[in-house]
Amino acid sequence: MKRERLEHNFYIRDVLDVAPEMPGKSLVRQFDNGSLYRYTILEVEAYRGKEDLACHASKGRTNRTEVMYHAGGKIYVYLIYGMYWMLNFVTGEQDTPQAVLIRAVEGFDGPGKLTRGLQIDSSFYGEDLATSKRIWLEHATEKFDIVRTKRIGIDYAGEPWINKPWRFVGTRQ
DNA sequence: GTAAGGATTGGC
DNA sequence: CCAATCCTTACT
Repeated sequence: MKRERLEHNFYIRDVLDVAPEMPGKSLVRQFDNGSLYRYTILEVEAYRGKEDLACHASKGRTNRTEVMYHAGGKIYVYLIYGMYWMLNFVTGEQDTPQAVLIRAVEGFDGPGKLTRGLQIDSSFYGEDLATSKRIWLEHATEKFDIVRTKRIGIDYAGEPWINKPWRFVGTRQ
């Protein structure tokens, strides 16, 4: 079994090309105590550009959204409801603010539970997935089928954004 | 400076 | 159904 880290070229593509390829890939986390775990990604959502009213970049380029304007391959984390950190991977070329929200991995079903379980917080903001020593992605070793649905929890964005089928759920083939 | 609200979760 | 909890954003 080949374990190969995903490089920048994987992320520097349109988020709608990257996101459907995420389920099945391994999210690798090396903890401070040296232990290393691999988690298969099961569910993600795509947030695409300043026109997408569900994407935080639609509010403009701010301190919080800054990293989404960078070239793909970095981590975007933010706090929601005062208690949950959301884990996102920036995609696309520089100045195309996009990100993939990781909603579930095997063992942790839900974006808040996932970051709690993997001990991911604000210190991961801007981390480079191609060079980090504590978090990265590796190529998939199994084939997954993808089901597309609407994104969760973004009713405020209105039409047409609430109906975009930009949630990608993977199931083993 | 102040206020409103959220890419969620779990408990009633 | 609804509170928890605090950071980001938009202003009376």
